[in-house]
Amino acid sequence: MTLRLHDTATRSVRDFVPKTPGQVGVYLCGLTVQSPPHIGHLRSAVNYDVLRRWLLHTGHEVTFIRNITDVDDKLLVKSLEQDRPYWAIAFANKLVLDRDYATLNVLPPTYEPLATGHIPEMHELIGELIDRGHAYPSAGHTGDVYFDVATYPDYGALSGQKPEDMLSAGESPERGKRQPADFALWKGLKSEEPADASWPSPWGRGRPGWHIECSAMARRYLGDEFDIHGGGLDLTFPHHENEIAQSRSADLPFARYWVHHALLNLGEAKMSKSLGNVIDVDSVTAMGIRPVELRYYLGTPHYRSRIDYSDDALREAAVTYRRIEGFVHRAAEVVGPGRPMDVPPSFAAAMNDDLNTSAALAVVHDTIREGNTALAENDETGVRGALTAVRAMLGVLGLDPLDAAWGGSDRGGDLKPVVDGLVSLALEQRAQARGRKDWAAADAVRDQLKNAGIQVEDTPTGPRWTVGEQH
RNA sequence: GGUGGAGUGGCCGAGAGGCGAGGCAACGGCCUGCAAAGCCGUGUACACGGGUUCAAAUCCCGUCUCCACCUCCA
Repeated sequence: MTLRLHDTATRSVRDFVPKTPGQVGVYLCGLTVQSPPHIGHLRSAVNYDVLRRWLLHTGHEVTFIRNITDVDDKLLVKSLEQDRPYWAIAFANKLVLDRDYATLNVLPPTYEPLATGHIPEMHELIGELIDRGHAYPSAGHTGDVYFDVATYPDYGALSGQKPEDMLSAGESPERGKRQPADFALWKGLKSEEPADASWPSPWGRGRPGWHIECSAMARRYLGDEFDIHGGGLDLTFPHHENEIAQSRSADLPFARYWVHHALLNLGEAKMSKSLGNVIDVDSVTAMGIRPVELRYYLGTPHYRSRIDYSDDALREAAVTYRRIEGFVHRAAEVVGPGRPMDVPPSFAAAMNDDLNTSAALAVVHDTIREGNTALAENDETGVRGALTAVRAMLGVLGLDPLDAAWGGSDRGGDLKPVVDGLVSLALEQRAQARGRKDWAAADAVRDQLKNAGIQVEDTPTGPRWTVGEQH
């Protein structure tokens, strides 16, 4: 049973065969850090984190490269608006992004290259393209270098576009392009732009075009040919199309599979910095949703399905996750955390089927039902089996409640030993009251604890308590 | 105008020719002193109109609505 993945280049689900057996190179287009991230960006991170964890679980070694674009037009505009260096804005946004990745338990990439750290690699690639006749310095004296789309016959193959059918690209001055579809590899410094956003080059001072960085950095860290290139659906054209054109024209085979995830919409339009319809991690947390619950919400639908964001759907996802979490905690209290190893075959089949996380979750719920039954019957073997299976599956999804990554987010976790001592005093009184069938006194204890934020429930192995409104 | 995709029960959300994924909510039952948690059960869902087929949510034709990309975008 092998992984099958949807490949945008062929518009079909294909068997995934890595270039080198057991080793997978992944290049994911990260963010342009022109603004703080919103939960749509985090969906992207979560989707590819699940892919990565599944590859790891199935015994692959994964080199995972996720870039940061830290210089671009919008950053320069903001720099002028705010009278603040573009790099300070970029770095501040990157810090928030780093925090959010960690908050959502996204594994750190093997490496996270910055565009501005790879100017020489870009120059090298641009030079090769000029030498091969695929790129040309602008006809004016702008310092721009363009890719000559006409020299790449397959242009449009990835996105299914025909250059002649596309709407003409805007009204911006062409600055010496041979044809409108040609795109900038290098942008000459303009007088109105901040001077600190430029680097020397064989074609004069300037800065990189958007697309060249990914071709150059993927080559540097993953080699001339690598396995998977990922990103949002909205990057298919022009970004990924242009990457292919550049790399192939330099005689690099480039990516073997193109994996694109669908976007997260808010109010009938994709969540976007430009539109301003943005929800970030902090606003979700302010709703009382924990990060792990947000991750569940973002990671449960299939990665190629659009998510129409709503507060209610997010809250419902949180409730569902609490059911999962409740089982894991109750089971672990009885049999210990166990050692998650194998995953049920039906779960594996779902994941291998183009990462069908929804179907995989159904297996998690089925297993939890069995585990809950075992718990009710004091069947420790059954509980242990269900728990380790559930934790293994949740681990693949990055959602294991016992993962240390979520440590601080468990309600009341830090004070648990202290509270446990206090609560057990009260529970002792309740037990005595129940012993003499003084239900009013027993319930009074329970109600007082509830008012203090502590839920008490009776189980076959005695009362247990939790902080918060669930479990 | 071109290209790709979507419309599934009160809600979320998989599936893609034939046994009702799963979850939330609701209702009934079991368990419980009562709860909570859990378990069992209850739904004639597939945008609309035609067609193909023994059988269609799934295939074909048409219609409507929506989204994305073609400009920066996860």
